Amino acid sequence: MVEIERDLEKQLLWIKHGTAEVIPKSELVEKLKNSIKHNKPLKVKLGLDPTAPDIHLGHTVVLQKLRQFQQLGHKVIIVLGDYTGRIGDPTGKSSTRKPMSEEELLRNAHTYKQQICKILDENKTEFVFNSSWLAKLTFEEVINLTAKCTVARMLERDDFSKRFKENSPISIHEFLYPLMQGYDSVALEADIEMGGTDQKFNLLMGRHLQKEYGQQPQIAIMMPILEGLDGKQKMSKSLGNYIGIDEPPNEMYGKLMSIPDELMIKYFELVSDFPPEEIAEIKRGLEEGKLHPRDVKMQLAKNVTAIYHGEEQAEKAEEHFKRVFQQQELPDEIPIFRVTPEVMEDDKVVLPKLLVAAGLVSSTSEARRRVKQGGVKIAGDVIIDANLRFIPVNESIVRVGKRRFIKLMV
RNA sequence: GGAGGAGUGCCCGAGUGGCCAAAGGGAGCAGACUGUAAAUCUGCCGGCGCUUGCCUACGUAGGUUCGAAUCCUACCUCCUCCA
Repeated sequence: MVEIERDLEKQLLWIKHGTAEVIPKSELVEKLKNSIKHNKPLKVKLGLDPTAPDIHLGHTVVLQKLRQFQQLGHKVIIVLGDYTGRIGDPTGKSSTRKPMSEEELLRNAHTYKQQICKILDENKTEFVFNSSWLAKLTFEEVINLTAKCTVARMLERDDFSKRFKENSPISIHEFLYPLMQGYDSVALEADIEMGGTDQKFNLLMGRHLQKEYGQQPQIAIMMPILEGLDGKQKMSKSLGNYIGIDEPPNEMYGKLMSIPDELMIKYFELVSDFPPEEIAEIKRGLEEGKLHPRDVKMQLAKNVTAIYHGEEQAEKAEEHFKRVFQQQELPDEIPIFRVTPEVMEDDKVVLPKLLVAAGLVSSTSEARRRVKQGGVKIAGDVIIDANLRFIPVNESIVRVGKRRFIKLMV
């Protein structure tokens, strides 16, 4: 049984919190009023590209907001863009992608579902493929669709206009992407579409098309874009600056500790589950110098890690971090490497070979470099000789840099 | 159909006959410092051997040359303009 939160003001407060933009606010109020009046949940849509089923913290910003919608009694629909995925959201580099196999698609969808349900309530979330309506469109219907938007309008989109001015290529099929995404909203009769601020154009296209098809236009709700570990570019898998929600606790905690200090508050706001008042307090504390940035960041790291791995694991990750990085001691669990004949010569282990074989470095050249830089230790001693041959001692620890260890077994 | 332009290392981007494994930036890695895997500074940053050496690499395939990322030919891919 659906239970919509009856208090309009409360709903508004929750919904608006943390958003970058809501377009238009007035219609949101109307929709909410209606929904309360008829006890009818709003359909909140989010589109995802099914090619990379690896959810990272950047995605969770929007997902958290969706969870709030669920808690308010609304309905969340996740659109897996198997069809839009063939185009890829235009960036200027993509060309048409090969359609994914059924099998691959289902596998990705499954992974997605699993990951998304770490945040959303599985029972209240509907998953759909947009091929289920897009694939059925006849060419005539596609023509009709394209007739509903002018080129001038399309060129308003940031990256299109930029590319157009720069004389860089824009393929016709790229124009189809916003139209397809917008048509998803038509097909679903979405009330609200969520996205990052970079989705503004696409979300507004949804509104436009819904009007064209005689529907109530959806509300576009945009969340801020979360910067990745480098602190500059948006978090994305292809840039390698992401924190995946499936990553092991130690990894997650450590990565969170490596975000630039300036980004901490934003992370608190967008990916932690600290309440707004507390975040405000932390912010003040930092500004006044009462709080130590490191301690604050540790709080953040622990909190976020706990969301995905539970308190206990988060606690452990923190212990691990303190021990390994603050006290420069050894972690409690070190992968074991069994000494094999291929890393040996004359009964001695050849260091570069060992490092490569154990996966601590990617080539012998790199192994030599690390040694020259003083980054390699055996049993706590810095190694100077890049070609070191040594008789392996059972359980001795080989370390490269701060983060990579193995325990030797003879 | 015609004219012109582009293709460089993980990414961006300089380089138009030797001093180029290729400037600079970003990312990454190591070290120092610290308050953390922040910031800052220094170094490294194709592979193999390691003191000078070899191999692979500047869209692809050939060619000119003592010597080519750089010149020529063909091809591929892409872009712009004109029609």
